[in-house]
Amino acid sequence: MSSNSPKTPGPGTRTAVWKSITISLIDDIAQGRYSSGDKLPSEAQLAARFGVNRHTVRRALADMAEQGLVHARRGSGVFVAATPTDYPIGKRVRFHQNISRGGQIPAKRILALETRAADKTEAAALQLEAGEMVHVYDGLSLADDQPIALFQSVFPAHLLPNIRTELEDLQSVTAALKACGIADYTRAETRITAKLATATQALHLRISEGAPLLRTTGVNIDPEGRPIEFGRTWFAGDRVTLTLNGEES
Amino acid sequence: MSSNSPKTPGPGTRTAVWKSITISLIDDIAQGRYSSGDKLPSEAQLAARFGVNRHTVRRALADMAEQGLVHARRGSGVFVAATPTDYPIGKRVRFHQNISRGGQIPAKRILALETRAADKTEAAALQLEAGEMVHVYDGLSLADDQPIALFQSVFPAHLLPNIRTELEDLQSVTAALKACGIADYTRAETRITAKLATATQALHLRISEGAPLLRTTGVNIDPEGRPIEFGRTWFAGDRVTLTLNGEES
DNA sequence: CGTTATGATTTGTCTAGTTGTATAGAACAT
DNA sequence: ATGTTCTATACAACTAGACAAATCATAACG
Repeated sequence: MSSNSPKTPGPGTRTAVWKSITISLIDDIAQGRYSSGDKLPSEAQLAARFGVNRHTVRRALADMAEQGLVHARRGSGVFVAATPTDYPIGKRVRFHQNISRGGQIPAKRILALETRAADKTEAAALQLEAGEMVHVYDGLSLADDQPIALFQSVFPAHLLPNIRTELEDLQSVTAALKACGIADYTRAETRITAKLATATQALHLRISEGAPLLRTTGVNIDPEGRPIEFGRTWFAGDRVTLTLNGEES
Repeated sequence: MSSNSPKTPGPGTRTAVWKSITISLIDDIAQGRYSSGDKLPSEAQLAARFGVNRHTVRRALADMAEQGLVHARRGSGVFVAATPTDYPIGKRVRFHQNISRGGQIPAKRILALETRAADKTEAAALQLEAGEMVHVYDGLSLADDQPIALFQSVFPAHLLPNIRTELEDLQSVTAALKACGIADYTRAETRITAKLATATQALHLRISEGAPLLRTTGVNIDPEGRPIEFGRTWFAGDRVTLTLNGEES
């Protein structure tokens, strides 16, 4: 609306149309009209609602995306972005505990579940012979329905022959290991690196390609010291902060 | 048929999603995850794994079929026809750095040494009043003549009045603190995030702008629990892996 | 044992909707 | 004049859903 005073002491130009659309949409989000994870109306619909061209709406949405408020997915829509979360790492890494401690609702989605021969990296980490079979669990971790991280868990098949069915039912590594007789496990070592998101990683995590990722790799061992899981996780870097407490919990 | 469209992605467009899926699948075949004659997972399963619509997977498979790597049989599946011959192996030397103790790395070059009022973040971390004076040490650490990390250490001036001269002489935070009467200190908490390199950071670290960085922030406390250092470090994600082994408490 | 019917799974094709990119031009302010 | 803002149009890339056609697994039946 240009009912604003035409002459402001500032830059001289009236507030741009796209800027007022940005403000209006941010206000809608703040009012709860669209909440985290929701899909906004399509650009065409928004253009009709504000009585402007689609490109003007796009200018506003681009501004909001730069602020990290929304994220667009081609062919699908524009979605309200998630809020950042802290994620503690240490000797005991338990996804459900970590997320629910912060008051968020954890969930996991299975992306792939297969059994195959271990590659060189996996064999070395799990202390296997080359070519031994492993169960591989690719998945996506969510907090409050927002994607937090991609992960891949590799289990030695000869130690945990039927963990695939357990994982399928329980969707939890801790619970599945328990069902297979591993009551407790600890993380031997964690390695952390920074990577850039590939196109498909970006799609899963609802970020843009080239955004920074936090990649952690680690091996979990049972009380007797045998490696039972080789895990790799890719966290959305601008949505997650890993916290490392000095004291062990 | 849209036969062969040798269209190169324009300067503004990123890599197409289907193309990265192609690369990923070829990679899987090259690594022996799927070998010649095997049946690939169904299009629906692949779509779920890559977080993408089935049509996008089909575009990738069509590309691979055109290259003669796979062939599809309606009602049956997609089968691997041949294995790619040339496969690039990424080789890179990595510098391993343990973060569980103190978070200090051997410092090599001083970039700046100054005394000024603490900003809001620093004051909060060091439990200072707003505007209290701090000593700030900006530096660059190297290994084998390769820049590894940028770091900034902030010390409360009233607790460590003459640490600047010590730092200048010793170039080591641990040694300088010892010279100031702090025999031992521990890290209270470490926070880790992934960021993209700014132009100046890239220049110092000899990487390209937008390369992935590993940012750690932490506070060190003396035996009495008083915060004595607030440190921030930016590691070059391409060259560094942070390790956290379970032995440390 | 062999054949057939049935249903589920998988690839092939089609239509429609949504965001991303490129180009061109009109209105307007400095 | 010149640059910015907004409009207008067209196409590319990806999603979503539906349906057809080929194949496979299995049960039923002779």
